Amino acid sequence: MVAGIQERLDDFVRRKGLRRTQQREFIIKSAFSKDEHFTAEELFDRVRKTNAHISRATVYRTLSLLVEADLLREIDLGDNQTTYDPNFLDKPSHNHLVCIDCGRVVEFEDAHIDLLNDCVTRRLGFKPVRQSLKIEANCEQLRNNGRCPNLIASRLTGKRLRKKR
Amino acid sequence: MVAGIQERLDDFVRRKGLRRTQQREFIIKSAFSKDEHFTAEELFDRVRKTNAHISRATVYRTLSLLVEADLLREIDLGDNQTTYDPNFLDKPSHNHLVCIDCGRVVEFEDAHIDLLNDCVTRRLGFKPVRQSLKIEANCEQLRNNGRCPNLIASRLTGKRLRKKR
DNA sequence: CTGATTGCAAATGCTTTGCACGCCA
DNA sequence: TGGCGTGCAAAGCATTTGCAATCAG
Repeated sequence: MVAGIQERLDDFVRRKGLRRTQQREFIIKSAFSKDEHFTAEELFDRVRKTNAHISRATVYRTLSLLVEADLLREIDLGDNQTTYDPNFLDKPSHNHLVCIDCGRVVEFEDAHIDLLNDCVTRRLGFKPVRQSLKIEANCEQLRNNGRCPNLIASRLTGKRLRKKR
Repeated sequence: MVAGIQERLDDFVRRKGLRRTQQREFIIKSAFSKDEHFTAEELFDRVRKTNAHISRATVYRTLSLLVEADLLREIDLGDNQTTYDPNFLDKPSHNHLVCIDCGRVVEFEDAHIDLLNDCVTRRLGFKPVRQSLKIEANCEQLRNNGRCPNLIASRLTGKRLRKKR
C-alpha cells in the first residue's frame, strides 16, 4: 500500500466529520493492495474473497468517497463502466494508452504533454484542473510480425481484456 | 448538414450490404442538423419532435452505425452517458475542455498536441489510431470577477449543463 | 446518545435485445 | 421473395437510493 494513504484519508475523514469503520478500512486496503485498475464490481469481488460481510452498496459508496478525497481517480476506458486508478498518488499526471488489439492499458507520463495542455488551456481563458488523455492504438509488433506480445502476455496473465459491450 | 456525409454513408451502407431506410435518413439528418453534441436520448427527442414514428431502439441502432462508419464520434464528458460529437468530419482531431463551473464544453484544435501524442505513442511501440483529450478546468473570469460568462451564457441559451449524476 | 454508516432490496437510467411484422432491393 | 430493418416491450447492467437496523465517537 502506498505510503500516505491512511494519513490523507484520516485527514479527509476528520475534515468531513465522517467515521472510520471496519468496512471502509477493509475496502481501502483492497483498493490499494495492487497497482492495477479495477471497476467497482471487481473490487467488490476482491473484497468478498476475504471478507464476506461487506455489501456492494458500501463498496460503491466508499469508492465515491475515495474519489472525492482525491485518493482514487475515475478513468474512462471506453467499456461503459467506471474504472478506478489507484496510481495517481505515485504518478500524479500520467495518461493511458489502450491497445486496440488486446485491450491492454499502458500508463505513461510525459512532462511535455502536461505543459502543452496547460498552455492551451490558459490560452482559452481557463485554469486547468485535471486532464485525461486516452490514446487508442495498435500494437506495431502485431502489425509487423502478426503477433502481439501484449496479447500473448495478457493471455498468460489472464488479465481481463477491456472491450466495448 | 456537412457536405459529404450522405456520400460517405451511402458508401458505408453499400459496402456493408445495408439498406437505406426512411428512419435512417431522418435520424442522420437530425444528428447533423447542428454542430452540437448530443446524447442518444436528446437525439431521440429531437427526432420525435418532427417525426413521431421513429422508435428509441432505431435511434440507438443508427447511432452505433454512424459511429462504426466513423461519421460520428463517441466522447466522454463524465456524465455517465455516451455523448455523440458530429464535428469530427470538419475538425478531425479536436479535443474538449469542460468547464467545471458551468459544464460548458469548448472544442479546440492544436497541432502540437497531436504531434506530441503521436511521438509518445510511437515511442511506446504503438501505432496511434485515435486520441481523446479531455481537460477539466475552471473559468478564470469567474475566479477573478466572481462571474463566469460561460455560466451566464449557458443560462441565457438554456443549454443543458453537464453534471455528474 | 445520536447521527453517520451499513445491508438489503428495490429503484433508476441508459442501453441492448428478442421477436413478430414490415419494407427495401 | 429473402432478409435486413423496425417497433415494442422486456431484459440487462452498472449504479444509486430508501429505510430500518447498527455502530462509532
